[in-house]
Amino acid sequence: MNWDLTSDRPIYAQLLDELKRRIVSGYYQPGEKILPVRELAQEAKVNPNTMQKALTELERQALVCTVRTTGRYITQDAALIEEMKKEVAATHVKQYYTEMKTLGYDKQEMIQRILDYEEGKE
Amino acid sequence: MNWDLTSDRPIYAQLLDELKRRIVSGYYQPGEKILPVRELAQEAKVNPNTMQKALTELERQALVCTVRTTGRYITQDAALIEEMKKEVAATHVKQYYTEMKTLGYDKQEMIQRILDYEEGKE
DNA sequence: ATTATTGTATTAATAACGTAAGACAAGAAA
DNA sequence: TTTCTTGTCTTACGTTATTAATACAATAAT
Repeated sequence: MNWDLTSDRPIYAQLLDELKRRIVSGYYQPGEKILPVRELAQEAKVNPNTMQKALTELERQALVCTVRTTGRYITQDAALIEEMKKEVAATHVKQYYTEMKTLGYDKQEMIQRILDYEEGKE
Repeated sequence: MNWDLTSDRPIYAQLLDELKRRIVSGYYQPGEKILPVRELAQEAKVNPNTMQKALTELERQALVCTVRTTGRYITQDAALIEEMKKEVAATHVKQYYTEMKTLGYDKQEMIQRILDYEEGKE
């Protein structure tokens, strides 16, 4: 699994997004123990403090919980995960729709573009 | 027309995107003279230097050209604008497709979401 | 009891971003 | 010619993001 920190947004924000993506996509399972901060940081090639910042925010959103000295675990609240997944998806839909609309495309064209899209072919 | 600088990306990058959006969407017409840097900056409520940075990059991409002491103009190269528009659209399509695919949705669901989407209703 | 592991906090240094204020250059306008 | 407008450049300052290097706290493992 790749971290891909290539956007011009703050790194901790990108880490947060990637972590959330892994949770709502099911790559991390509910209740699963995740790697220690230091190892996650090493994996993503960032400073532990930066990874920590992302994890702190993720915990604030209740998507992970921390057991002091034992480690961190993905929440077992499947409903919360599902809710978050819908929220993330809705964000992408809105963004796609809005941007394309601004460019002057209608729904039919937005859909056609997706039908025509082929992975890897760029 | 609104500038909406609310993302966590660098401001000059958001300005660049908005300017490009205005060009490829036709809000700015080919050959049209645009406002002086200082006024654009005032309009967007940013420092002139920041707006300047965005415009410099926009010029590097040949989407505007500068006539010293006279002002800046949108390029008259309609083909270039069209090309850029396609590029921007393609970026959005790819992003939407990739993110949704990661979440586990297939094309049919990606499309359904768009059909179900209603502007303003959030 | 001691050691190792894990999360957390602190301090410092650096770089990028953004703002502020103003100076400069060159052509347009009067 | 003089003044105004426009783009460009410079210097300074403050904030935030990021890294770096440690130190501390708590508990699991030995």
